[in-house]
Amino acid sequence: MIGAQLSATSPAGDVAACRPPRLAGSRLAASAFLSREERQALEDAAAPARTVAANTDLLQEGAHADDLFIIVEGWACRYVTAKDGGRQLSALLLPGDVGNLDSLLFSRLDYGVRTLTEATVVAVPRDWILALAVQHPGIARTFIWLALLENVILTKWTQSLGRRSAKSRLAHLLCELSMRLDAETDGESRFTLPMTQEQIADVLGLTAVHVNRVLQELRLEGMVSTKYRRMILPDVVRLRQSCGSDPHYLHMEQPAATPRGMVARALS
Amino acid sequence: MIGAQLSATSPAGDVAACRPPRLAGSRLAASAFLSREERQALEDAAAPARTVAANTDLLQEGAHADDLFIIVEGWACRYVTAKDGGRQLSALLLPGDVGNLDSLLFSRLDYGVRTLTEATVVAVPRDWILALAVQHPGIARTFIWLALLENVILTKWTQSLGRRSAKSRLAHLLCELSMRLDAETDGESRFTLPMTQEQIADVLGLTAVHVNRVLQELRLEGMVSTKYRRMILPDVVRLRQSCGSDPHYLHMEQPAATPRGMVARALS
DNA sequence: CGGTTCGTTGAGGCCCATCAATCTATGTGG
DNA sequence: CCACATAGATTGATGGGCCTCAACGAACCG
Repeated sequence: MIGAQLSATSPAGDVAACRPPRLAGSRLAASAFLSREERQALEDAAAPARTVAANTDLLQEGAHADDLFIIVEGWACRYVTAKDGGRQLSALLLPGDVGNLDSLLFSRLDYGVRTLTEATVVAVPRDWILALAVQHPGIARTFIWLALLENVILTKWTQSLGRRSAKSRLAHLLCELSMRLDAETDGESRFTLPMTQEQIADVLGLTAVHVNRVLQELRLEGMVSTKYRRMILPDVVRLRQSCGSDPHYLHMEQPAATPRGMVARALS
Repeated sequence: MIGAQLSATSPAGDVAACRPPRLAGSRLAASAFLSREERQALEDAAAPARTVAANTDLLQEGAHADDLFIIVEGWACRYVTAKDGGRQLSALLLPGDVGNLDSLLFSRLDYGVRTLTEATVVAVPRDWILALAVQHPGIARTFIWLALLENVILTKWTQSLGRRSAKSRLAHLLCELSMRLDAETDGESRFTLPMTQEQIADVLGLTAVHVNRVLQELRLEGMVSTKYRRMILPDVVRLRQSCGSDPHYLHMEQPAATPRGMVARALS
């Protein structure tokens, strides 16, 4: 949204107006740590958007990646396949998310990145980003922020996988998605969940059969209603209470940038 | 170790020689991204080391922290307690690790940090680090690196918690610790594991009773032998094979710093 | 209309939790 | 030195949550 504001206020003859902002809406571009100049530098580094079919690997497991991929539209996931064929997702990537942040510093990926729906994706060369980060503190800090955010979500997932019942895990996932998608109005939440029950099972460490049964329980309790892939959570507050989900979940409010004066103080 | 080299090669009358390096051996100080100057700047920011008893909270769940805590000696953990009393650890902190990296940008912690053994700890003011990161790209990059490393470990844990059997989870944990502690010689690994079976259970998402039974199975199979808290893994290679653990696990090899020339190229 | 993917339902069984008791090691005070 | 208390490891019996295997229904599609 910040990206959108920028282009809206840019002068009519601006060069940026000639090509639509590629990172608009991405968490990267929305970072409060970026100056206008830094945001534009990132924008310039981005390659043209590309459209990818559903269920397509953007990056295979163990691949070597020279670009960071940003999901601009559609859903994707990070996954790992065990030797016995068991699969576990380690991230759900929503519009705005970076698919392979690790590639910034590690050459070999230890997961794969795959689309769940048709998606449009933007690639940004990792070396370019690294070079920009040297020049621009705000860009460096933005990537620290992104990495820490992923940390928060992964920590929540370990809680679910380690200590929660199947029903509670599913409820938690729905609450998380409701928050991340900003899908709530008047205590009700509506959003499209473009995943099969098998894929949901691979997030929750369950089988598709059991996800199905647990989902029915939630429906019977009136916590969830589904029509095709459309999810409705009639009472999100109650759902959150039932599974002990923290509404302040994901540190959605971004901390303010460090005031400039602080630098002088710390270095004195 | 790099820190140790530094003080060894510093001139006899150096100021640094007057106070022993506080961050020596920490992953922070060992970062290959730091120039000598940057490493010293971090060193200067560190408070004197403090000794803390076992089973003591460094930070309570949900606390507000203004410092980053670095575990210099001893073991600690990150944990979350559910309302029903169930506890799940989300990190094991070994000497050199940062306890609360999130505090760099998020004011409210969503976990607690607690010692497992007696430990010595160094605090570094977060605002100081943030200010240094603005001036020193190597410091900024080091923190990106630290955050991404935590990500890698958390991703591995989600695999274990979601898709592995109890025995495999335990084997994986032992392999991870063997690597992180660099405890292997001639295919055999020996290290002290200063945790109760209850604490191990809280890492693996199991009960202490079941950890006990599974540990006995591993003993019967000759994969593990224990004497008090001392672990011996007679054949780490076989243990790794039995549970499908990747020896290149933790990106122990740190990527080289970006060559300076790259900046000019990217910005041209 | 046949094929495919996905959702749903049922029967049976195993892994791990739960509850509880015993045993050992360690420490503490009289 | 022993009685006692406590923390942790160990063992057994029982039950439940979730898996496994299998079949069927529903929606979509060429």
